Amino acid sequence: MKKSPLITVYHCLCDETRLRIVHLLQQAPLCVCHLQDLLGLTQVAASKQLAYLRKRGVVEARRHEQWMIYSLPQAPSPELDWQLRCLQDCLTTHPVFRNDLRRLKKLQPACCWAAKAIRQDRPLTKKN
Amino acid sequence: MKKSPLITVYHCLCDETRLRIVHLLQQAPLCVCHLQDLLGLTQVAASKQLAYLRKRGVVEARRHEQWMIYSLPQAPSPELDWQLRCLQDCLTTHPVFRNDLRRLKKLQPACCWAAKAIRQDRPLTKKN
DNA sequence: GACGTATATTCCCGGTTCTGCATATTCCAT
DNA sequence: ATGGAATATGCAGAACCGGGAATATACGTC
Repeated sequence: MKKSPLITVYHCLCDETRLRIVHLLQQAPLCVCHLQDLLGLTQVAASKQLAYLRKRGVVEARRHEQWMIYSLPQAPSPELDWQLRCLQDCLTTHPVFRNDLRRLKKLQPACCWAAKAIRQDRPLTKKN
Repeated sequence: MKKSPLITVYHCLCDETRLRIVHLLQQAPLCVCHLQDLLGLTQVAASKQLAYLRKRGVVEARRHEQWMIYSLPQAPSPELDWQLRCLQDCLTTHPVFRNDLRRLKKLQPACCWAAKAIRQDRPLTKKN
């Protein structure tokens, strides 16, 4: 039996790791190793949570060379859209999420330059 | 380890039964047997989901004679408050929830007159 | 085609959650 | 105090979830 889309969204957001991922992706598209690094996750943990979110339409992924770049969907479902708006207001008061933001600002893209390029709105082509 | 209040709220809402309960309580305080009836739940299922929500501050209960009247908290946490606002906009489009509303309108309080009294803003005293 | 890096998938385990059944508790009327 | 209606709780099994280890796949470089 198919679940209501709203419930699916709630399932995605009811885990702290996933919530932090979504929150970070609200700022910028990021590759797996960035998320791994920012959130202190093992490779498996990061990959699995991303797969979970992806399967449910909360994030999208596209491959760029050897990196998978994750981002929020350009056309989110109405239910997701609502929640994303809520998050921006809710999460700013929680230390964990403020801290994630702070670390994101300082991020030196060691492994993959794509995220930085995207954050600066430069086209995603090689050699920056 | 203590969970973030937002995540607690998401946990409460990521189950269809609980979501329907919260949705109904947005309309009016209700006793257990009403919810049982409206949602087609067994007594145990209704009681347990309500206990779940109550423990996490999403609903409140007070006894009135032999009935437990459940309602949304007068002073919800900011996180819950946000979600309750969202729900009003999100749920109206889903058939399950529209249907619950329809049945609520028609509700004949067979077991307990309290909910009806409350819905009509009459004081909760005996003999109506 | 061999290798290294980045990522995904599979299998397994411990912990949590959900459900049903039986039982307990609370309140009210007699 | 006894019985009935409404509700809660304890327990046991099923289902689900998240994490780790090992393995597989995809891409780029040489």
